[in-house]
Amino acid sequence: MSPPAAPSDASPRREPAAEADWFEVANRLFFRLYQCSNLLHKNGTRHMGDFGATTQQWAVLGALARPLVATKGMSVKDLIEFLLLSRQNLTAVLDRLEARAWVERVKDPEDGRSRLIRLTEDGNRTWQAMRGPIEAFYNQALSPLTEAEQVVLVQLLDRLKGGLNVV
Amino acid sequence: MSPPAAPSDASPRREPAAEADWFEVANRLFFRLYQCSNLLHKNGTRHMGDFGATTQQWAVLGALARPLVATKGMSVKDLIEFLLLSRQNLTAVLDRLEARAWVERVKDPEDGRSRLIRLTEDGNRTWQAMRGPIEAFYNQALSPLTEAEQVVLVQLLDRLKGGLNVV
DNA sequence: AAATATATATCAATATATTGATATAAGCAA
DNA sequence: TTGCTTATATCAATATATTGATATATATTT
Repeated sequence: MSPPAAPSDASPRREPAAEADWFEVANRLFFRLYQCSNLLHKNGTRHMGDFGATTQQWAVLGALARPLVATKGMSVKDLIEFLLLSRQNLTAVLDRLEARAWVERVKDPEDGRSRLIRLTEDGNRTWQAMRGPIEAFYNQALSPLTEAEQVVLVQLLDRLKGGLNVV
Repeated sequence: MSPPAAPSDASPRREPAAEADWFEVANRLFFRLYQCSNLLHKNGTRHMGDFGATTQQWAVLGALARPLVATKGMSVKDLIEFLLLSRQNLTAVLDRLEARAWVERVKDPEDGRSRLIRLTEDGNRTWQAMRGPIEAFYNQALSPLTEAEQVVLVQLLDRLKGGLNVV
């Protein structure tokens, strides 16, 4: 009666034994993601010790420092979609970054409702200085993976993000 | 003067161009991890809506529900090493779980200093009831990946965890 | 027995994170 | 112009998350 399941069906049919095996794999996958996330924030923030910056602040600065963004800035709306966190949360992070004079909020000349978040000169200097510790952190964290494996991991995380991002 | 770099050296030598390429890959990898983590907590907690449980509470219940743990329980120390979060944070999560009567703290008969955290009957019933929504969440999130790719992703995350977990 | 180490807990400060409700200003459309 | 939508901000409640300092009880070692 029901149509055959497509390969990307959200609930594929499996034999009971295969279902149990699959669940073990899925459960382990998300638990590893949970553990990696805990370690990323804990040890990433530790590596930023000299700057007193957190991984979230690092993520915002990194988003704003991208070549196509640095001069124009980014709206709060776009930052939310890029970083995937709530507006109220991002506002608080931006408040702290603004208090340290690393970012500034300027009116968008093309839309009076919108405000563009931009790196200040000081923020850009700080971001450049952070690159060294960030690279050291990346090198240490990725040391168990070959460069080819790193590329595969990026691709798989990309697809996982797509599956997680269903609203 | 310096010894040749081993393959797993934390700071491998690279040509400048390769270094820049590698940094782009590494940067994207950790940003995808950051995004997946944000989505895991946001949408995972949403899927637990009927229970009012968060992903952290889900992680604790899942750790305590494992076959070899369910009868004996787990010490706070072991839970910390398993979940990779701070003692003060875990204490607060356990307080909330205990207030809902999903877990209990019992004295360890083998070590008077230690207290074993155990699922209550109610906690176990809740965990079993959560399995359905969790499986639905896993199915949706993993729908862009084949089962073979899921296995590869687990292995790569495992290794990444090892690199991140250097103290 | 005394000193040391371990296991847990607690208190405080700070920074994320979510949802929900409300407010304000500006763009746009009927 | 009136009304609808969009973009941002703010306030509140709750739950994570970290570090650091302190306290208590038990175990182990000297």
